[in-house]
Amino acid sequence: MAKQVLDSLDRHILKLISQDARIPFLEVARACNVSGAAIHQRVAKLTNLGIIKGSQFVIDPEKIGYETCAYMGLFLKEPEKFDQVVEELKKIPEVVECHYTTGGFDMFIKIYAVNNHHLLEIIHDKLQPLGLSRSETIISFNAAIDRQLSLKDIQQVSDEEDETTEE
Amino acid sequence: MAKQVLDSLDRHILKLISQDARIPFLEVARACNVSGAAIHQRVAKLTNLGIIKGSQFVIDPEKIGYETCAYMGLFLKEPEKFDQVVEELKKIPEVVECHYTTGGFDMFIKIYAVNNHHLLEIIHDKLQPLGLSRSETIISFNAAIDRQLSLKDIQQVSDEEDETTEE
DNA sequence: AGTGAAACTCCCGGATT
DNA sequence: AATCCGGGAGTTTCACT
Repeated sequence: MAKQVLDSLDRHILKLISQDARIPFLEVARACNVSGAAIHQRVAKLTNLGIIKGSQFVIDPEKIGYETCAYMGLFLKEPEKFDQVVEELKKIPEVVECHYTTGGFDMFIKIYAVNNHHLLEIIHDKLQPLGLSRSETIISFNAAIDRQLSLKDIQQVSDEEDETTEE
Repeated sequence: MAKQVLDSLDRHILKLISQDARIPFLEVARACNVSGAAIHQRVAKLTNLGIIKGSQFVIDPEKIGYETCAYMGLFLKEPEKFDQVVEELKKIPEVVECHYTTGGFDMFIKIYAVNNHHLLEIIHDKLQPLGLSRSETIISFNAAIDRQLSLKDIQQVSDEEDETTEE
């Protein structure tokens, strides 16, 4: 079980590419004082380890007509069917998050909808049929912050340049 | 104001690049039956319109040692200082979302922390000093879904051109 | 693991329709 | 707006360290 797989080069690379997926690897290489091939190898390694889950252009939901963002706590009639419900939720494109949480809810989800009316439609037509007994909805008027976990302060774990001895 | 800024080519492009930011634009071009330069122009347009907010490699927080994810509803002693508090929250790298919502909370945030102990530390050392009167915390044991809003699938970018007459 | 060079592919500007 | 084009730049593989 690898615990500390990231060395400072990994972190530097992640920092750069997590902010701009289109940055040329050669530019990353120059910033890190290594060769382009090294970056290529590291990114491949990080991807294989699952640390990098992929890359994406980030789209502003509001700008493409999704003006309502909501969080919902759901209560299931049959809580033991959690996994099945998750599978159904995956098929609903408007559902972007689903968590198993503390706090009493059976599940906690995040949804984007065109407007409040559309949100109601989703709840009524797509969520209710999954077997909800009750739900609580929190609507976001405004996302003042919405970003990825930043790697700024992540080097705390090990200052020493460590060999990553796994396997 | 522009209502329908996106034509089917835009949607097709967004669909592809929102799933893989590293895909060569030429490959997108081939998939859309247009030239590479056309993709280049469209992406520039979508970026200028703010529809594309940027690009990023997606990092799995858990894999880099952030094993606790939590949502918190915050109540401020001085709710009118919302904007100031937001500015302070932006400085805390572990805070990845902040919303102004219905539901009684003054604000609703999402946080990543290394573990529960680290979360408590953040709450006590960084959040409390912002002037919290009370808070409610929901901890996620498991993110069963975590993705971007996906665009509806596009029908063939065909001969039919729908005019996007704006400006 | 990282390097450097080679072969391949892509990016992106300008001119054109 | 989209197309073609071309020089400059980036990507990726591989033998070597």
